[in-house]
Amino acid sequence: MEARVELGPRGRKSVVDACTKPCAIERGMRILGGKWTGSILWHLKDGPVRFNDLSRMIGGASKKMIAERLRQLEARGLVAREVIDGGPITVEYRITPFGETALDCLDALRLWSESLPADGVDANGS
Amino acid sequence: MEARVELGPRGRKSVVDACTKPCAIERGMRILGGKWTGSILWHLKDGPVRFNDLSRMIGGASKKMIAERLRQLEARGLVAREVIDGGPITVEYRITPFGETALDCLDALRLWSESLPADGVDANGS
DNA sequence: CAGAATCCAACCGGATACTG
DNA sequence: CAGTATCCGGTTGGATTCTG
Repeated sequence: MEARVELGPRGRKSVVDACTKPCAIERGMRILGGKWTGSILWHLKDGPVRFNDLSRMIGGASKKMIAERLRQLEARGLVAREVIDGGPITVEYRITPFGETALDCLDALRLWSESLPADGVDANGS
Repeated sequence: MEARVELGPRGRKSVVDACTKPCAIERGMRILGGKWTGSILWHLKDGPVRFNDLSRMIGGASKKMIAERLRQLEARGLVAREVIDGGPITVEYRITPFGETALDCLDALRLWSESLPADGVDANGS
């Protein structure tokens, strides 16, 4: 089937081919868009961090969520998990080279949201 | 109270002051992190678009979600709504200058997610 | 055309308690 | 220390129907 290019009743531009790029945004959001996902990744950028430290760094997130996002990031290859020794069990998480490729857009997001006025924007208008 | 800087039992670095920056990421995600929010904004970057066109552009999103995100974006000042005429009612949405400031990080996200392999990443490991 | 209303399912996230 | 288990509420998102 050839590409359809139709004009609307009043000659508006075609809309049919518009769904190529934004899906990418949606996909990225699916991976990085969790409430804590970005923060976790961000905290790992300077070196490996242990579970409880991460948990403390990200005050506000429960250990459950940390663990959950961590396992998701691990499954997707952005984060690596490493058990250190056998006494009081110790686990370090580190960002992978692949995970590092995501830091650019996280940084762009950070930059943007830091430029926001503190109030009125994140407050729901209702 | 002075800033506390404590060392862990094995001399690890302080963790107390770590919660300054990543909160920004979380905030940004709260605004742009909706499943369709980014796509909507992205589709508006080239000029005003009408509701149903937007709905068609973002195949996969229900009109309910489009309307909901649109109202949220409007409340936050990233998008402006304008009623055009009075026959078959017509409404155009356009991105505001403020909304445009978010395009940079959306573009970074798009760039990143386009660099991803098509499979294995968005699939859930389970 | 541009929604609002309703209903419903799935997921997300938090609190608490428990384990090796 | 590094999680897991359980429960529970809120939000998100989708389908469908209705309206002016």
